[in-house]
Amino acid sequence: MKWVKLMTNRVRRTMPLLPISIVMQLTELTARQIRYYEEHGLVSPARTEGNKRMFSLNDVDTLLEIKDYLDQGLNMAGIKKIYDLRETPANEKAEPKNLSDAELRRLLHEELKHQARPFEKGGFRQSDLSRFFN
Amino acid sequence: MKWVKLMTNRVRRTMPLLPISIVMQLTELTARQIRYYEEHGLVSPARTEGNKRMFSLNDVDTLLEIKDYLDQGLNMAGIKKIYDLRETPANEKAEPKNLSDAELRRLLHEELKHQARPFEKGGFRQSDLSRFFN
DNA sequence: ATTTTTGTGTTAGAAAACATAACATTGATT
DNA sequence: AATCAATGTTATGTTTTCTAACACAAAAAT
Repeated sequence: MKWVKLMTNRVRRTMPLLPISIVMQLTELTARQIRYYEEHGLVSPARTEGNKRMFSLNDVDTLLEIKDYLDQGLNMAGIKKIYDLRETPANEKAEPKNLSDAELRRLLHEELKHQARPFEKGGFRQSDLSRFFN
Repeated sequence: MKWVKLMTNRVRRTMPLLPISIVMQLTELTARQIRYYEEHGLVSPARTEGNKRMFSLNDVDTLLEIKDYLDQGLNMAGIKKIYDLRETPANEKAEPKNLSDAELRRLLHEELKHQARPFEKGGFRQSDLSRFFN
Protein backbone atom coordinates (compact mmCIF):
# COMPACT_ATOMS: atom_id res chain seq x y z
CA MET A 1 0.00 0.00 0.00
CA LYS A 2 2.96 2.30 -0.09
CA TRP A 3 2.12 3.50 -3.51
CA VAL A 4 -1.22 4.63 -2.26
CA LYS A 5 0.47 6.86 0.22
CA LEU A 6 2.79 8.22 -2.37
CA MET A 7 0.10 8.82 -4.82
CA THR A 8 -2.14 10.54 -2.38
CA ASN A 9 0.71 12.67 -1.18
CA ARG A 10 1.36 13.72 -4.66
CA VAL A 11 -2.28 14.15 -5.34
CA ARG A 12 -2.73 16.29 -2.31
CA ARG A 13 -0.35 18.93 -3.42
CA THR A 14 -0.95 18.81 -7.12
CA MET A 15 -4.71 18.69 -7.24
CA PRO A 16 -5.99 21.77 -8.99
CA LEU A 17 -8.55 22.99 -6.53
CA LEU A 18 -8.32 26.74 -6.35
CA PRO A 19 -9.68 29.41 -8.66
CA ILE A 20 -7.54 32.40 -9.39
CA SER A 21 -9.54 34.64 -7.09
CA ILE A 22 -8.58 32.54 -4.10
CA VAL A 23 -4.99 32.34 -5.17
CA MET A 24 -4.97 36.10 -5.40
CA GLN A 25 -6.11 36.34 -1.81
CA LEU A 26 -3.70 33.70 -0.63
CA THR A 27 -0.70 35.27 -2.31
CA GLU A 28 -1.66 38.92 -2.48
CA LEU A 29 -0.77 38.91 -6.14
CA THR A 30 -2.93 40.40 -8.86
CA ALA A 31 -4.40 38.26 -11.58
CA ARG A 32 -2.18 40.08 -14.03
CA GLN A 33 0.89 39.09 -12.11
CA ILE A 34 -0.11 35.48 -11.78
CA ARG A 35 -0.84 35.20 -15.48
CA TYR A 36 2.39 36.90 -16.30
CA TYR A 37 4.34 34.39 -14.27
CA GLU A 38 2.49 31.63 -15.99
CA GLU A 39 3.39 33.19 -19.31
CA HIS A 40 7.00 32.80 -18.27
CA GLY A 41 6.49 29.19 -17.35
CA LEU A 42 6.93 29.62 -13.63
CA VAL A 43 3.57 28.08 -12.85
CA SER A 44 1.33 25.92 -14.99
CA PRO A 45 -2.11 25.81 -13.49
CA ALA A 46 -4.52 23.25 -14.85
CA ARG A 47 -7.47 24.37 -16.91
CA THR A 48 -11.11 23.51 -16.64
CA GLU A 49 -13.00 22.44 -19.70
CA GLY A 50 -14.02 26.04 -20.01
CA ASN A 51 -10.40 27.16 -19.92
CA LYS A 52 -10.43 28.62 -16.45
CA ARG A 53 -7.23 28.29 -14.49
CA MET A 54 -7.31 25.99 -11.48
CA PHE A 55 -4.37 26.09 -9.11
CA SER A 56 -2.90 23.48 -6.85
CA LEU A 57 -1.38 24.09 -3.46
CA ASN A 58 1.98 23.60 -5.09
CA ASP A 59 1.15 26.43 -7.40
CA VAL A 60 0.36 28.67 -4.46
CA ASP A 61 3.59 27.62 -2.91
CA THR A 62 5.50 28.48 -6.03
CA LEU A 63 3.79 31.82 -6.39
CA LEU A 64 4.68 32.74 -2.84
CA GLU A 65 8.27 31.87 -3.59
CA ILE A 66 8.27 33.92 -6.72
CA LYS A 67 6.98 36.80 -4.72
CA ASP A 68 9.81 36.38 -2.26
CA TYR A 69 12.38 36.29 -5.00
CA LEU A 70 10.99 39.40 -6.58
CA ASP A 71 11.07 41.13 -3.25
CA GLN A 72 14.68 40.13 -3.04
CA GLY A 73 15.36 41.91 -6.28
CA LEU A 74 15.50 38.96 -8.67
CA ASN A 75 13.93 39.26 -12.08
CA MET A 76 12.07 36.72 -14.18
CA ALA A 77 15.25 35.42 -15.73
CA GLY A 78 16.84 34.84 -12.37
CA ILE A 79 13.84 33.06 -10.99
CA LYS A 80 13.53 30.95 -14.09
CA LYS A 81 17.14 29.94 -13.74
CA ILE A 82 16.61 28.95 -10.14
CA TYR A 83 13.74 26.70 -11.02
CA ASP A 84 15.66 25.27 -13.93
CA LEU A 85 18.53 24.40 -11.65
CA ARG A 86 16.19 22.96 -9.11
CA GLU A 87 14.80 20.58 -11.64
CA THR A 88 16.54 17.31 -11.04
CA PRO A 89 15.01 15.10 -13.68
CA ALA A 90 17.02 12.24 -12.22
CA ASN A 91 14.95 11.75 -9.13
CA GLU A 92 11.66 11.93 -10.97
CA LYS A 93 10.36 8.45 -10.51
CA ALA A 94 7.60 7.28 -12.73
CA GLU A 95 4.50 6.88 -10.67
CA PRO A 96 1.62 4.48 -11.16
CA LYS A 97 -0.68 6.54 -13.24
CA ASN A 98 -3.25 4.16 -14.65
CA LEU A 99 -6.16 4.29 -12.25
CA SER A 100 -9.69 4.96 -13.30
CA ASP A 101 -11.45 8.08 -12.15
CA ALA A 102 -13.78 6.04 -10.04
CA GLU A 103 -10.89 4.33 -8.33
CA LEU A 104 -9.11 7.57 -7.62
CA ARG A 105 -12.25 9.03 -6.22
CA ARG A 106 -12.76 6.01 -4.06
CA LEU A 107 -9.24 6.26 -2.70
CA LEU A 108 -9.67 9.89 -1.94
CA HIS A 109 -12.96 9.19 -0.33
CA GLU A 110 -11.52 6.43 1.81
CA GLU A 111 -8.79 8.68 3.03
CA LEU A 112 -11.17 11.40 3.85
CA LYS A 113 -13.41 9.05 5.70
CA HIS A 114 -11.19 7.19 8.07
CA GLN A 115 -9.01 9.96 9.30
CA ALA A 116 -7.92 9.45 12.86
CA ARG A 117 -9.22 12.29 14.87
CA PRO A 118 -6.54 13.45 17.27
CA PHE A 119 -8.67 13.96 20.29
CA GLU A 120 -12.24 12.85 20.27
CA LYS A 121 -13.10 9.31 19.40
CA GLY A 122 -16.82 9.06 19.27
CA GLY A 123 -17.45 12.31 17.56
CA PHE A 124 -15.71 12.21 14.25
CA ARG A 125 -17.27 15.41 13.25
CA GLN A 126 -15.12 15.73 10.17
CA SER A 127 -12.76 13.40 8.47
CA ASP A 128 -10.28 16.07 7.70
CA LEU A 129 -9.11 17.09 4.31
CA SER A 130 -6.55 19.29 5.89
CA ARG A 131 -3.81 16.88 4.98
CA PHE A 132 -3.99 18.53 1.65
CA PHE A 133 -2.10 21.38 3.15
CA ASN A 134 0.87 19.38 4.24
CA MET B 1 3.95 27.35 19.49
CA LYS B 2 1.39 24.61 19.95
CA TRP B 3 -1.52 26.89 19.60
CA VAL B 4 -0.18 28.11 16.31
CA LYS B 5 -0.26 24.61 14.98
CA LEU B 6 -3.73 24.06 16.26
CA MET B 7 -4.88 27.34 15.05
CA THR B 8 -3.48 26.91 11.62
CA ASN B 9 -4.99 23.50 11.45
CA ARG B 10 -8.30 24.97 12.23
CA VAL B 11 -7.81 27.77 9.80
CA ARG B 12 -6.76 25.45 7.07
CA ARG B 13 -9.79 23.34 7.44
CA THR B 14 -12.22 26.21 7.63
CA MET B 15 -10.80 28.50 5.01
CA PRO B 16 -13.27 28.86 2.16
CA LEU B 17 -11.13 27.95 -0.80
CA LEU B 18 -13.12 25.76 -3.15
CA PRO B 19 -15.72 26.70 -5.72
CA ILE B 20 -18.75 24.50 -6.11
CA SER B 21 -17.45 22.89 -9.28
CA ILE B 22 -14.50 21.42 -7.45
CA VAL B 23 -16.65 20.29 -4.57
CA MET B 24 -18.87 18.54 -7.06
CA GLN B 25 -15.93 16.59 -8.41
CA LEU B 26 -14.57 15.83 -4.96
CA THR B 27 -17.86 14.56 -3.65
CA GLU B 28 -19.62 13.36 -6.80
CA LEU B 29 -22.65 15.35 -5.77
CA THR B 30 -24.58 17.59 -8.12
CA ALA B 31 -24.83 21.31 -7.56
CA ARG B 32 -28.50 20.81 -6.94
CA GLN B 33 -27.80 18.38 -4.13
CA ILE B 34 -25.19 20.55 -2.52
CA ARG B 35 -27.46 23.55 -2.56
CA TYR B 36 -30.30 21.49 -1.24
CA TYR B 37 -28.23 20.34 1.71
CA GLU B 38 -27.25 23.90 2.35
CA GLU B 39 -30.90 24.86 2.27
CA HIS B 40 -31.37 22.40 5.09
CA GLY B 41 -28.55 23.89 7.06
CA LEU B 42 -26.22 20.93 6.78
CA VAL B 43 -23.43 23.01 5.27
CA SER B 44 -22.92 26.75 5.27
CA PRO B 45 -20.36 27.68 2.65
CA ALA B 46 -18.99 31.17 2.70
CA ARG B 47 -19.89 33.59 -0.07
CA THR B 48 -17.77 35.81 -2.20
CA GLU B 49 -18.65 39.43 -2.62
CA GLY B 50 -20.44 38.39 -5.74
CA ASN B 51 -22.45 35.79 -3.84
CA LYS B 52 -20.69 32.72 -5.13
CA ARG B 53 -20.38 29.83 -2.70
CA MET B 54 -16.89 29.03 -1.46
CA PHE B 55 -16.39 25.80 0.44
CA SER B 56 -13.90 24.83 3.06
CA LEU B 57 -12.31 21.43 3.42
CA ASN B 58 -14.56 20.87 6.37
CA ASP B 59 -17.51 21.47 4.13
CA VAL B 60 -16.28 18.80 1.77
CA ASP B 61 -15.91 16.44 4.66
CA THR B 62 -19.40 17.13 5.80
CA LEU B 63 -20.79 16.61 2.35
CA LEU B 64 -19.07 13.27 2.07
CA GLU B 65 -20.57 12.29 5.38
CA ILE B 66 -24.00 13.37 4.28
CA LYS B 67 -23.59 11.25 1.21
CA ASP B 68 -22.73 8.28 3.36
CA TYR B 69 -25.71 8.79 5.56
CA LEU B 70 -27.99 9.04 2.61
CA ASP B 71 -26.53 5.87 1.21
CA GLN B 72 -27.32 4.29 4.55
CA GLY B 73 -30.92 5.25 4.12
CA LEU B 74 -31.12 8.27 6.40
CA ASN B 75 -33.13 11.26 5.34
CA MET B 76 -32.57 14.96 5.88
CA ALA B 77 -34.28 14.93 9.22
CA GLY B 78 -32.13 12.10 10.47
CA ILE B 79 -28.94 13.70 9.34
CA LYS B 80 -29.94 17.00 10.81
CA LYS B 81 -30.62 15.33 14.09
CA ILE B 82 -27.24 13.69 14.07
CA TYR B 83 -25.49 16.96 13.55
CA ASP B 84 -27.61 18.59 16.18
CA LEU B 85 -26.69 15.92 18.69
CA ARG B 86 -23.08 16.12 17.72
CA GLU B 87 -23.06 19.74 18.60
CA THR B 88 -21.80 19.73 22.14
CA PRO B 89 -21.79 23.41 22.94
CA ALA B 90 -19.85 22.52 26.04
CA ASN B 91 -16.64 21.75 24.25
CA GLU B 92 -16.91 24.72 21.96
CA LYS B 93 -14.00 26.67 23.24
CA ALA B 94 -13.54 30.16 22.13
CA GLU B 95 -10.57 30.12 19.81
CA PRO B 96 -8.08 32.90 19.19
CA LYS B 97 -9.58 34.22 16.02
CA ASN B 98 -8.11 37.66 15.82
CA LEU B 99 -5.28 37.34 13.38
CA SER B 100 -4.95 39.69 10.49
CA ASP B 101 -5.17 38.48 6.95
CA ALA B 102 -1.53 39.20 6.52
CA GLU B 103 -0.67 37.07 9.51
CA LEU B 104 -2.77 34.20 8.33
CA ARG B 105 -1.19 34.43 4.94
CA ARG B 106 2.23 34.42 6.48
CA LEU B 107 1.44 31.35 8.52
CA LEU B 108 0.14 29.54 5.50
CA HIS B 109 3.15 30.68 3.59
CA GLU B 110 5.52 29.33 6.17
CA GLU B 111 3.86 25.99 6.11
CA LEU B 112 3.84 25.78 2.38
CA LYS B 113 7.39 26.92 2.10
CA HIS B 114 9.24 24.31 4.04
CA GLN B 115 7.76 21.44 2.19
CA ALA B 116 9.53 18.85 0.16
CA ARG B 117 9.74 20.11 -3.35
CA PRO B 118 7.04 18.78 -5.62
CA PHE B 119 6.95 17.50 -9.11
CA GLU B 120 6.65 18.87 -12.52
CA LYS B 121 3.40 20.27 -13.57
CA GLY B 122 2.92 19.84 -17.23
CA GLY B 123 0.22 21.67 -19.05
CA PHE B 124 -2.82 19.56 -19.44
CA ARG B 125 -6.30 20.16 -20.53
CA GLN B 126 -8.49 17.24 -19.76
CA SER B 127 -11.85 16.74 -18.31
CA ASP B 128 -12.84 14.75 -15.29
CA LEU B 129 -10.73 13.85 -12.36
CA SER B 130 -7.86 12.69 -14.46
CA ARG B 131 -6.58 16.19 -14.70
CA PHE B 132 -5.95 16.04 -10.98
CA PHE B 133 -3.26 13.51 -11.43
CA ASN B 134 -0.57 14.66 -13.73
C1' DA C 1 20.75 60.70 -22.59
C1' DT C 2 17.97 58.23 -25.35
C1' DT C 3 15.97 53.94 -26.38
C1' DT C 4 14.40 49.36 -25.07
C1' DT C 5 12.88 46.06 -22.00
C1' DT C 6 10.38 44.57 -17.87
C1' DG C 7 6.85 44.08 -14.84
C1' DT C 8 2.42 45.62 -13.95
C1' DG C 9 -2.00 48.42 -14.53
C1' DT C 10 -6.10 49.07 -17.09
C1' DT C 11 -9.71 48.33 -20.29
C1' DA C 12 -12.84 45.95 -23.54
C1' DG C 13 -15.47 42.19 -25.12
C1' DA C 14 -16.56 37.31 -24.91
C1' DA C 15 -17.25 33.02 -22.57
C1' DA C 16 -17.68 30.20 -18.49
C1' DA C 17 -19.31 29.43 -13.96
C1' DC C 18 -22.56 30.26 -10.71
C1' DA C 19 -26.81 32.24 -8.74
C1' DT C 20 -31.96 31.91 -7.82
C1' DA C 21 -36.38 30.35 -8.92
C1' DA C 22 -39.76 27.66 -10.93
C1' DC C 23 -41.56 23.51 -12.60
C1' DA C 24 -40.93 18.30 -13.51
C1' DT C 25 -40.07 13.66 -12.05
C1' DT C 26 -39.54 9.69 -9.32
C1' DG C 27 -39.94 6.74 -5.46
C1' DA C 28 -41.61 6.28 -0.87
C1' DT C 29 -45.39 7.33 2.69
C1' DT C 30 -49.83 8.23 3.92
C1' DA D 1 -54.90 8.46 -5.13
C1' DA D 2 -52.61 12.15 -2.92
C1' DT D 3 -48.58 13.90 -0.63
C1' DC D 4 -43.91 14.47 0.29
C1' DA D 5 -38.88 14.25 -0.15
C1' DA D 6 -34.95 14.37 -2.90
C1' DT D 7 -33.24 15.43 -7.18
C1' DG D 8 -33.43 16.70 -12.23
C1' DT D 9 -34.16 20.27 -15.57
C1' DT D 10 -34.69 24.67 -17.57
C1' DA D 11 -34.73 29.68 -17.85
C1' DT D 12 -32.64 33.92 -16.95
C1' DG D 13 -29.53 37.11 -14.75
C1' DT D 14 -24.93 38.19 -12.45
C1' DT D 15 -20.16 37.32 -11.37
C1' DT D 16 -15.84 35.60 -12.56
C1' DT D 17 -12.41 34.60 -15.67
C1' DC D 18 -10.46 34.69 -20.13
C1' DT D 19 -7.51 36.83 -23.95
C1' DA D 20 -5.72 40.66 -26.13
C1' DA D 21 -4.42 45.17 -26.52
C1' DC D 22 -2.57 49.41 -25.10
C1' DA D 23 -0.34 52.37 -21.27
C1' DC D 24 3.28 53.37 -18.23
C1' DA D 25 6.97 53.79 -14.84
C1' DA D 26 11.35 52.07 -13.56
C1' DA D 27 15.35 49.59 -14.78
C1' DA D 28 18.67 48.21 -18.24
C1' DA D 29 20.96 48.68 -22.37
C1' DT D 30 22.70 51.31 -25.95
